Amino acid sequence: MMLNGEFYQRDDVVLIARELLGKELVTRIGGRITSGIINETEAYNGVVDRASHAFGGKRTPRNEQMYAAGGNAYVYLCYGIHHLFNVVTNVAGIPHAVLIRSIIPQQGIDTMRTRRATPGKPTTTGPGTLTQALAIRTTHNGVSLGGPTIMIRDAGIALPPKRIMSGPRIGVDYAGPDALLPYRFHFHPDTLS
DNA sequence: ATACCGATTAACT
DNA sequence: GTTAATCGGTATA
Repeated sequence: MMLNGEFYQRDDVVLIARELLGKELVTRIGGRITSGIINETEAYNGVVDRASHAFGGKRTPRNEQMYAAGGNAYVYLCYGIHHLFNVVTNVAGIPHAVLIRSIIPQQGIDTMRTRRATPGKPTTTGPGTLTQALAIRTTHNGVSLGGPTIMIRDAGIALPPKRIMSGPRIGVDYAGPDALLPYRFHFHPDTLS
C-alpha cells in the first residue's frame, strides 16, 4: 500500500517519475484530509542535470533536502509565490528528485476548492496549484512521505504503458541540451475511470 | 548590503 | 499572446 524506501531509494529517478503516475498523494493538514492521483511528474537527475538545483554538486540551504535519503519531501518557493512539491529519491548523498506537477482530485474536494478560491480555474493542475489545494508549504520541507502529514500510496491503479506520455520538461529552457530530455511524464485524466 | 532572477499563475488585451 | 505579481535564494561586493 504505502510506498517505502525500497521504492524511493532506487537509482533510476526517471523510472521512479514514471512509476509515480497513478499513485495517490495524501495530506492531513489543518485537520483535513485531501488527496489526488498523480498524473504528471518530472524527473530531476541530480548532479549531471543542468535543470536540477543540484547540478554540478551544488549544495545550499535551499536544496539540502535533495541530498537526504529518498522518501521525504523537498518543498521550495518559486517566483516568490508558488510552493513546489518534490519527492526526494535515491540514497543519502545522491540528490535526485521528482517534481509533482498535477493530480486528479480524490478525497476532500470541497476543502481543496475552498483553499484554491479561484472558481473556473483548475483546482489541482500545475505544480503551484496542487500544493495550494493540498496545503503543502515550505514548512513541510523534509517531512517523511510515510505520514502522518504527507503520504504517497499505491492505490492499485493499473496504467497501461500506452496511456503514459512523455516529453521535455516545462520551464527549463535555460538548461541547454538537458532541456530536451524526455523527463516529463503524464497521462490524460479521462483515461482514469 | 545590494541586485538580479526563477522547476509559475492568473488576469489581462 | 502578454504581463504583473512577489520574495527567497544566490551571487557579487
